[in-house]
Amino acid sequence: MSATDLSERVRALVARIPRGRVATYGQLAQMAGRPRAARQVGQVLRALDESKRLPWHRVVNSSGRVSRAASRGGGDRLQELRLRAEGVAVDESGRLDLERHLWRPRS
DNA sequence: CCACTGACGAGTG
DNA sequence: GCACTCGCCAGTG
Repeated sequence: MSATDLSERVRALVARIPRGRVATYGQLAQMAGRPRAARQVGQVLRALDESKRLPWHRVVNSSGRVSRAASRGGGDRLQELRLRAEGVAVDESGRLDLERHLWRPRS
């Protein structure tokens, strides 16, 4: 599988995350068939074109927190605002309840 | 080829 | 929970 395949798979998966739910980088990597490519998932999201309207804000890390590394340009703040706007409680340090909001697709 | 760098994750103290 | 280390792997210089 090539890097572009991973990129396309990840974008397709992100597009399927329902409102009010979140997925983790590692989860998406696994679903894309690359269980250890969580960092690459991050690279894919980093390169997203905002005009594509993908819900990238629904992707958080495995500890249930908004990644602070997304703060380039205040991206982490934007992510928190968008999550709260769709009903996900995110505290001031970027934490949220994974048990309650994790996306659990059937397949 | 090597060194360094991450929107990460698991393990340890 | 926090700080740190280490493994991972594609991208960059």
